[in-house]
Amino acid sequence: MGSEATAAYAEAVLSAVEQIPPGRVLSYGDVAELIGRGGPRQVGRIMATLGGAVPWWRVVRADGRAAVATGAGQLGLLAAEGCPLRPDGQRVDMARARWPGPP
DNA sequence: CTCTTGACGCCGG
DNA sequence: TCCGGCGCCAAGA
Repeated sequence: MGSEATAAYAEAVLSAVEQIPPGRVLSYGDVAELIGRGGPRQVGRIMATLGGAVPWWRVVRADGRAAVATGAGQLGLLAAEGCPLRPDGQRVDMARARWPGPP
C-alpha cells in the first residue's frame, strides 16, 4: 500500500479545506502545516486535481492574493461570503480572514 | 532513470 | 510597493 499514502494525503488536504468556515480563508502553506504533511506545492497540486470537490475558493496564497489559475472569480466568491478584502479588492485581508484552525 | 513544471513561500534589493 | 531568485516535494514526459 504505497500509493495510498498520496490518497490519504489528498484526503487530509480536502478535509482541512472542507472545515474552513464561510468568510474565512487558509493559505496553501497553512493547510500543509495544519495537516502536518508535505508543503504548499503539494497542497496546490491536490487542489488542482481534486479541488473541485471542496470549497477551493477559501484557499488563497500566503500573501492574501488569489492563485493564478483561479483569478478574480475567487475574490468574488469570498467577498460574497463576507470575507474581508483589502481596499484594492485584489487581495484578502489575511489578518482578519485567516482561519485560526479547527477548535 | 533524468529533467521540467507547478492553484507556493520566504528573503533580499 | 514591486521584482527576481532560491528552496521544497511530487507528478508527468
